Amino acid sequence: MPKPTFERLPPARRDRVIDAAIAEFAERSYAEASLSRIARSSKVAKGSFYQYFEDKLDLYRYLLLDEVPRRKRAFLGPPDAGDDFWSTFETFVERGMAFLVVHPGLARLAAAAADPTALPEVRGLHLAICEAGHAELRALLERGRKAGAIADDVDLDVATRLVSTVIGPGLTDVVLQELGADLHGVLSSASLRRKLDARRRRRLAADAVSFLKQGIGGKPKKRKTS
Amino acid sequence: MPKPTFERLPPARRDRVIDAAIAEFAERSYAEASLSRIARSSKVAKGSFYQYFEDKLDLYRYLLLDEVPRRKRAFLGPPDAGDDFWSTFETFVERGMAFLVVHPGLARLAAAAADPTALPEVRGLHLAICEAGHAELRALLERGRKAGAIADDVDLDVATRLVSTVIGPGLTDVVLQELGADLHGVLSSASLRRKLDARRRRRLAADAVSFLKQGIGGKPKKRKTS
Amino acid sequence: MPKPTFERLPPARRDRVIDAAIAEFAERSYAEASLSRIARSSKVAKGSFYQYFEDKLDLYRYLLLDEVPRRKRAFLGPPDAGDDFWSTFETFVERGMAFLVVHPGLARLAAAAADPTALPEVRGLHLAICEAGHAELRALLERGRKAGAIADDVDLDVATRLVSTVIGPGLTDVVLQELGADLHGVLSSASLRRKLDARRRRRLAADAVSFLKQGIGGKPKKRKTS
Amino acid sequence: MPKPTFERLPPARRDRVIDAAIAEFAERSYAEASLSRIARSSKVAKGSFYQYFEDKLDLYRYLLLDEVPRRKRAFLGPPDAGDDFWSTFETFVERGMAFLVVHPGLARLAAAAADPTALPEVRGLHLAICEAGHAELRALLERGRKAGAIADDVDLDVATRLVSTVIGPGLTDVVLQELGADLHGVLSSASLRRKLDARRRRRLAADAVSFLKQGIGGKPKKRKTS
DNA sequence: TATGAATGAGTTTTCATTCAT
DNA sequence: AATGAATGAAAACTCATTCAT
Repeated sequence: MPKPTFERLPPARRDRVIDAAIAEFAERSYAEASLSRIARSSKVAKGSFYQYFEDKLDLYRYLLLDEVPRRKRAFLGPPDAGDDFWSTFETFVERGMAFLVVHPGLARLAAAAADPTALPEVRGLHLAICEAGHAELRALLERGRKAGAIADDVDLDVATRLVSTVIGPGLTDVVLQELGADLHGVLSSASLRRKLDARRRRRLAADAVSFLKQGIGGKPKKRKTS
Repeated sequence: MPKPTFERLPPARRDRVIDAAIAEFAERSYAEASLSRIARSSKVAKGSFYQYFEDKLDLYRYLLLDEVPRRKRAFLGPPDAGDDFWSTFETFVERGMAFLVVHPGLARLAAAAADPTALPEVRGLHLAICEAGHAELRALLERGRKAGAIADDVDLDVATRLVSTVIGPGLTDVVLQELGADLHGVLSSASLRRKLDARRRRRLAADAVSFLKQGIGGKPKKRKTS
Repeated sequence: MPKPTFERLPPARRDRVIDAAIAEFAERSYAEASLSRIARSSKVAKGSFYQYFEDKLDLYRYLLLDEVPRRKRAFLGPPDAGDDFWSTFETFVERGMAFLVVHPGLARLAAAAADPTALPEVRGLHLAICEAGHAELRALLERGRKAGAIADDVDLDVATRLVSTVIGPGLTDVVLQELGADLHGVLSSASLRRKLDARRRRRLAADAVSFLKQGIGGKPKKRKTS
Repeated sequence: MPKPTFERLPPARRDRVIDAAIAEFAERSYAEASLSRIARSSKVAKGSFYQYFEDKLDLYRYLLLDEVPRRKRAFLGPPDAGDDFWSTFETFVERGMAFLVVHPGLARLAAAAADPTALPEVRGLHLAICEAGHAELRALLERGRKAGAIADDVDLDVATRLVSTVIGPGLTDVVLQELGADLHGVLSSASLRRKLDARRRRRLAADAVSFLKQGIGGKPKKRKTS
């Protein structure tokens, strides 16, 4: 993890470094990202990075395991502990979307964890992150199951992974498609933030929750009775 | 796209090139993949690649837009046109998983299209592929809607994307988790093919379809009555 | 060892590379020597070196194990097989000095093998070379022993090493001292070659052989008798 | 040479710096040695070095010209002034070996002076040291000559240099070979010190002295008589 | 048409030295 | 006087692409 030097850095400089690094790693895969470019864009000497971090991987690890989760937690605030599972869940989903809109770079960085063609060292990092995410979601679903909000015959292991992709890559996909946007560049502009405003996000979250809760199957009973 | 020289190539040579390229791009992201390595493993002079393709991107584009779809179509055969939508769909999903097991390299290559941190040129390619996949799935769902298998109040645009991630990355995730495997290396071994045999695949496909059809919501009615 | 590409190189280019490399490694220790500098001075692109050699160590190994011995053998010609051990040995020593004068760069490179502060990988190379040199010298001394030219009570293992340093670093030291020169730079100039001409070399070789043969001890017998 | 600041340093701090520097320069050539590493291991700020010494070379020069000789003198004590030259000399040689065993770091540092591929600035230093060593040895040999212990027809200039390499690198070589050791690391361990104990050292010194005194030549007399 | 050597811009990383605190 | 962060030049090495044969 970062060397002590990094912790002692004046916040302004520290932020310049981190922001530049996030921007770079958000835009390019680990292997493609370039420390030289980060140095250039953050106006910090190349050598300085090695006063702060062991090496490129150390910086990446720091972002993925420390900085991104910290910022995400800061953004999300304490988890909503409402008594109705599905509405709690809906809020959870909506907050995720909000994070995507406000911090597209961080979201992109986190999403990179799904890349199946990463270098082995990096792949290990990614898997660890995914597992952590799944564990959190699984705990949530277990509470849902206890509250009777989730059917008894559902395999929670399978469900966790499917739900995870629905509210992660799936919803992101829906959003980007709606905005006609790419996660890259454009999305960060303020104008787009307006498009995916709170109202729209709530609507989408409701759709997603409905999708997860009832599925998309029609009602054959009615047809049969008719 | 490929230069005429490539089309005129003796099939044996052509295949050597393509197979090596698929293996390389399956294992490493576009930027990390190395033409030198492909040349070495296919025993084709590096210079020759530039007689066949414009450049690295041209080769990648050819694989993604032509070769992979062709091989996938060849594997899947003509679409099953059964009269029951959900069982047709289940077969569709099972075939997808079978493809993953038999051709992990191709599957990995196709999955790379989801990587949000690719180079811009590559990103364009990926988006095009995703759109094509979505269009196909949407057509399928529309047939389902007409057959009354999909509820009327479901937004098909949203559903297409969510269903797509469920049966794509979602199911892959479940499978890999079950196999305790990484998309890399291990999966290609024959022993693992046995683990995810037809019976297991049908079971998982059924689970996924049930997830999509009915969701995971509990039955509050019963509770109310109790 | 060198890649096939290197063997196939036009001799002119090959020589430019080798000569520049010898010059660089003669002047600086392995760690200080710079491929960039060799590339610059040989007017060969940096990348080309990696078409010829695996890496820096591979080049160094090639020089030390192949090129230097080859050139030394070419210079020395077939070993003199005279019937008198000490005169054979004297010729052997004189030829060594001649090599030093004519190819100071190569001699310097070979001498570097004695550096005790080298990197571990390099150190292994050096030790191997030293052992080879010692083995050769030991064989020579064994012949001397059989011919009765070497006293029976001398430990050949110890003697080999002491003789080796005498005719190696020792004589070199004498020569340089006489010339008031450094192995670096100056020595390669033609004017200096004249100073250490054949006559002078024979004289020094004779001195060294006498040193080894009889030692420097005075004649106490005479004293005792007086 | 060191700045006044260094002289005024509390001895404890001074020693920490010197010891760390000796350890570093003993292990790596001048160019490979790293001030950063010395700073780290001596727990002295990097910047402080520049309050004590002009630069890296200044520190190295100080070690080589001041510290190492001082410590060597301290170890060796006053020169043995026995009346028999060769036994005095034997003691001298034995003490040298003892120094090697007890202070391998210092010995290594001193030995580095023989490296012919050092940087020019450093090379100058080395030559100066060698000259000093030679002068000392020459004075010793001159006393031997006066005492009749050294043959009259021996050229003392040549002899000094040859004797110097025999009792320096030559003996070191024999010792290391016997111990199966490298000057690096292993030699410093206490177990090895036991191997080259006083008895063994005296034996080796006697061998070396015999080598120098009588040479290795056989007895032609016998042949003549036969 | 096939080849494979040549290229050089780019990468990560190290280190002596400076300088503000 | 002591600190340790900042710097940038230089290192080894990679790779897509070009081009002469």
